[in-house]
Amino acid sequence: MQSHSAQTPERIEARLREHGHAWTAPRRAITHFLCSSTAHPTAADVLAAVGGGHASSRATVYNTLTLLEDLGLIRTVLMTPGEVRYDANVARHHHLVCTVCGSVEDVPAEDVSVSLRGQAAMAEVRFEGLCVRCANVP
Amino acid sequence: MQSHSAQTPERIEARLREHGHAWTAPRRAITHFLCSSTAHPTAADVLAAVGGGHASSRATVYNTLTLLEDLGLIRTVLMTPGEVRYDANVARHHHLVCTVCGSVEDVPAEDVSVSLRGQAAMAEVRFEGLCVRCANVP
DNA sequence: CTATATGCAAAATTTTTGCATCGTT
DNA sequence: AACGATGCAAAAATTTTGCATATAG
Repeated sequence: MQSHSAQTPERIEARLREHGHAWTAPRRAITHFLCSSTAHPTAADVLAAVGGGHASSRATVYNTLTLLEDLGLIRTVLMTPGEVRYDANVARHHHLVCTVCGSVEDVPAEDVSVSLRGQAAMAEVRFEGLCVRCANVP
Repeated sequence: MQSHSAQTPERIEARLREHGHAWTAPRRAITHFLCSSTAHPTAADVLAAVGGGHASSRATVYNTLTLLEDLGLIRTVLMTPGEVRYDANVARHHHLVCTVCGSVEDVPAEDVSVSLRGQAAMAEVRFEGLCVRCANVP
């Protein structure tokens, strides 16, 4: 069961077609991988997962990630220095970086309240603490 | 007038010496630049500012930034994809990225309240909105 | 059939590393 | 004088680009 509200491959396929883009095997593989992952993969992770060279080349992975991001179908997450991570969950949400295992978890927007000088504001929060798994291993 | 509570070169010098590190010309130049900037410079910005090759080489800039960060004297800020920015303000604070001019402003911790499921938690917020300057230009 | 996407390989970035020399302490 | 820091240049690592071929619509 997926508690995160990630994009679905079907929805991404529909949006690509709407915009006149082809639904190719590489794009399908990359899209499925992104939608099934909650690990906020880097471009290199995606390339490794879809099989570097077989299903998609490096260039295609970068092209596809950029295309999906430009269409607002995925988004980038800045969590760790120098690494650009991708997230198929485009709903407003926050992140928690585990101080023990280093994993990056989604935090639903409903669980968080943020205000700037009392005003509501567009904000994205990066929490640091224990992820669910590490918290349950005392 | 500097409203931000950045580190001072004197304090950084003292900490370096405490840890047995030398206070050299390149480190002085890099430190002064970082302490006088509120623009959250990248490594390339630092290199350009201190004079690439003359005052400090590329390697020295990276070495110094890493050293200062390891000692907790500066910190990295993740604001824009693929870029690592540095901040001499190590006090707890947040950032605001201006949606008009793209600048990155510090936001004092006192101006913000954040909670995760009602709990206090270590959090760093990235706001998006109008910076002071852009807000005053209607 | 036409336009677009792909793969490969080369180029442009950005960061790291090795090593002889120089400068602080 | 000794140890650490610097600079240079070469090597990794990451992302972008050009172009011929393959594929979707």
